[in-house]
This record gives sequence, structure tokens and C-alpha cells, in this order.
Amino acid sequence: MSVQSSPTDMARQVSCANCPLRALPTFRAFDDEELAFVSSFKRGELSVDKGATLLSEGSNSAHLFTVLGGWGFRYKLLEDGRRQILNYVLPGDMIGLQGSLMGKMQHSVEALSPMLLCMFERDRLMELYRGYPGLAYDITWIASREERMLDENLLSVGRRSALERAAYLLAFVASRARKVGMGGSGKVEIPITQQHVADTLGLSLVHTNKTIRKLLDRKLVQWRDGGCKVLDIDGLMALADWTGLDESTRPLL
Amino acid sequence: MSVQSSPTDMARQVSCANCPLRALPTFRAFDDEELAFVSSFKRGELSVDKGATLLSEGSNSAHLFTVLGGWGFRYKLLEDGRRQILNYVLPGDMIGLQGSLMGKMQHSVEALSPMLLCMFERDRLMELYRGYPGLAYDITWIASREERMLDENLLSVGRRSALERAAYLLAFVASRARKVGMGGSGKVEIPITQQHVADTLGLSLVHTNKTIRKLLDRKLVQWRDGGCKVLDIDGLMALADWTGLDESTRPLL
DNA sequence: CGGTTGCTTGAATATATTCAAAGTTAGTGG
DNA sequence: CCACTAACTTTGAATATATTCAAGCAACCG
Repeated sequence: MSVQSSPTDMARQVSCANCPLRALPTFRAFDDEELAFVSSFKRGELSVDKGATLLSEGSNSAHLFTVLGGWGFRYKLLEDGRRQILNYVLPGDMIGLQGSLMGKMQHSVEALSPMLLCMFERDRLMELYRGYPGLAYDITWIASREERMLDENLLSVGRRSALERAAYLLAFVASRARKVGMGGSGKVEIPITQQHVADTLGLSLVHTNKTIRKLLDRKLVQWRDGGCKVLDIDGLMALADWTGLDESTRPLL
Repeated sequence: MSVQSSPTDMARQVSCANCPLRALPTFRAFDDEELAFVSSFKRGELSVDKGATLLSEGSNSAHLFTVLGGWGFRYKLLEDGRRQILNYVLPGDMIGLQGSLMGKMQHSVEALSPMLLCMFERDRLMELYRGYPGLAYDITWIASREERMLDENLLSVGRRSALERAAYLLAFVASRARKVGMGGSGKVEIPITQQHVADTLGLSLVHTNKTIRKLLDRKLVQWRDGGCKVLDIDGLMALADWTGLDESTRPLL
């Protein structure tokens, strides 16, 4: 449950070519020209504490981010405070794209742990589209991937039982985390509270607690240190009738 | 509840420049060059009956479509047959983009009424990205718009009460329909059954029926001819605490 | 130590599902 | 024109699932 975050003494700590994320097999290789552009597109790094609001609904953010490290989540609120968590954001994910394309943000993003982000300027997005069609295609691909994850989440909230939903959620987040090297060789530990789980599944806190208990009893997960340690992803997947994300590699901007 | 669909005697019935949809104020104006490319990108028209499956989960469709007329919906199934409707598709919407970008379809699309679609070849998508960055941007914008709608749907299914959910759904679909000229000067009639509503809201058919009854009692909608006539969109919006899609204009491919 | 945050529990209540059946409507074929 | 069917809507009752309310507990922090 740790994230490397060092004080921001320089505007540019990690060069894109040496980005540790890019070395992971999940991400497709970029050629030199693409890498050079992405490097120049990068305007700085942002590091935030756990609990920080990165982007908020209704605002008109001038930036676009790629997560370098840490965990976060996207959510929406109703007037009276009811909250729905839409998806989680992990290293390699892009945030703020919706806002960059369409003006105002329609959702908020909050950090679940300390986070380190790569910052891009939305104004240069058109330049990317003009000069780098391959990267433009990648951005559409990334938007489409988010859509696919939302489809799955909606299926889950709409049609799975509480137990299946919880199993799906934890398997889903843990398997995404694995792919970006979180948890290393051991088990993934997700830094969420049961309130976050409740707000993702569309259930009350009390009922979520009782549902998670069943997963604990089956030894599929452990709950500790204010987080969830996922012991048996395959078991969770079987319980939820979920076959996993069938991604081979994906782009990293 | 009618859709103009004439027999397909020619491969190309409507030229893009004269596309009746394009004339609507919802859609942004395209310049001649863009219009010429879109026209050349178009490979034909597809007209299908109510109930037809346009795209199905797991398949590897070679095509991309824009809806010219009629109603449809996107959905996913669980192994045991439980169905979740993810979103509705209306004239001006693009379908099959996810499949085109990422290979296999992860959801299915079915026609709710007779539909007329404009067909594009996925192989030429890269050509579009290379030669027409403005259109490439538009496609990303379209993907992002779908994501935004899914965010709203997820908020609704996860956090709204049954009554609020039903009100939101009908207001949402009706207001999208209005924008593309469906219903003309009168009230919008949505060609869905209560089973569709149930599968969208994540509720059982029986409970959905009892919930819709409350909307009927409040005279917000009427149910007839196997469809829903939306009488009072503002009333539905107020009930659901939903402020509407804040779109000005959007691209039409 | 006192305060806060997060987890846990039981009981009362509310919401939603399942089961079973019947009514309605439009369409089909005799 | 009528009987028959299929698809959709409606209803009531029994049951299951989930929420709310109300406490209490454990860990952590200043």
C-alpha cells in the first residue's frame, strides 16, 4: 500500500523515454518520434496527497493527466450528497480527457493514496491530432477502453447480486493493478475503505460490510490497514462470472 | 413511433451533403473537404427490422455505423441470461467504434424499431486519422460523449431510487430524441417495453411496472402501443434531480 | 487522553424479487 | 368474423434483499 512520491524539486523528474511504466509489457512500444513528441507535450509533474481532489465536476481544467503512480477514483454526486464511484484510476490511466475535449468536467477525481501525475496541456491536443495520427488514434483507443470498463461496471451494478458485485469489483481492480506492476510478486493491496466499495457497488455501507464478510469467510480477500488484500483473483472471477479484461497491450501517453 | 425506411434498391440513397440529419442545429457544420471525405468513407446503407441484432458480443465486425433513423440499444448479458441495457442509440449516434478500435465487440446492439444505418469500413479509419485530424478529433469526442452518458447511467443505477431512475431514464432518452427531431413538434414516443426499462434500470419487471405506474399517476408519461409517450420532460428531470445534457453542438459522421 | 475514522453488529423497516395468475392487445389463420 | 396465439402489462401475496437507525469497538493521532 505504498507509492513512491518524492518532493517536487524539479518540474521534470522522469523523462518519458525512461518512464518506468513504459517498460512494462502491458504498454505498447512507441517509436522515437512519438516518444519525442510525448516528451515535449509533457508540461510537468503533479504530486498530490491522499484525499486530494484532482479534478472537480463543473470546473474547466486546462490540463490532462497521465497517472504515474498511486491510486484514485472518478465519481459523481447527486444534489443531496449521494455519491457514485464510476471507476478507479491506476498508473498508466489518463484523466481529464472528457474535460479537455468537451469543456467542463462532468465528474470529479480524488486520490486514494499519494499520487504522482504527468501533466499535459489541453491546448496542444489539436497539435497532437494534426502531427501524430498514431497518437491521436491511441487517445481514441484510451477513451474507448474507459467506455468498455464502464459497460462492465454498469452490467455489474445493474445485474449482479451484491456478492457477485463485490467479487467482480475487487477482481477487476486487482487485475488492473497487477498489470501495471502493483503488488509486485505478492498479492495486490487496494487502498480503499468499505465506504468506497459501497459507493461503487450502489449499496449501503452496512450491507456492503456484511457482503464483504462473506468474501472474507471464503478466504478470497483480507481486510486490513484500511485496505483490501486480494488473495484469490480467480476465485473472485469465478464467483462473479467475469472472464477478465481481454487486453493485450495498450498505449501509454 | 415511425421510421422512414424504403427498400434498398441502390447502395447509396442519401448523399452525406444532403443528409437530413446534418441540417439539424444539433450538429456542427462540416466544411466541403470533410464532407467529401465522409462521403467517400461511406460504403453503403443498412436497413434492418425491429428486433434485429446489428452487432453481437464476441464478434469481429468489419464495420462501423452511424444511425440515420430508428431506435436501438446496446446491452451485455451474463452467462445465465441476465441482461443489462447500457445505453440507447438514436439517429446521429455512432455504433461499433469500440469493436473497430479494439477488435472484438464487448457488447451487442439490437434494433428497437426499423433502423436505417450508414455503413463505414473500419479499415479506412486509419486513413481518416492520417488525413483529417479534425474528424479524428470528432471521433474521440464522440467516444467521450458516450463515456459521459455511461457515467450518468451508472450514477442513476447505482444511487437513484427506483422512481428517480425511471424518471431519469425517460427524460434522458426523450431529450436526446428531441434533439434529433424525433417526435417533431409533439411529444416524444419511445418504442420500448417495460422489460427494456427494467433491464436498463437494473430492476425486475414487476417492480418496474409498479414504478412506472407512479409516473403515470403523476401524468408525467403515458404508456401505450407498446411504447412510452413522454408528457412532461421537465417534471421527470425535476423528479430525478437531473439537469440535462449540456451539449451545444456535436459532430455527425 | 480525547477525538476521529473505519469496521462491525442487531433489530426494525423499507424496498425489491419471485411466483402465480389474469387481463389486454395485435396479429394469424381458419 | 372469430378463435387462437404471442407478446406485453397488471395485480396480489409470500419471500428475500437492502436500508436505516443505533451502538459499540478498535486503531491511530495529536
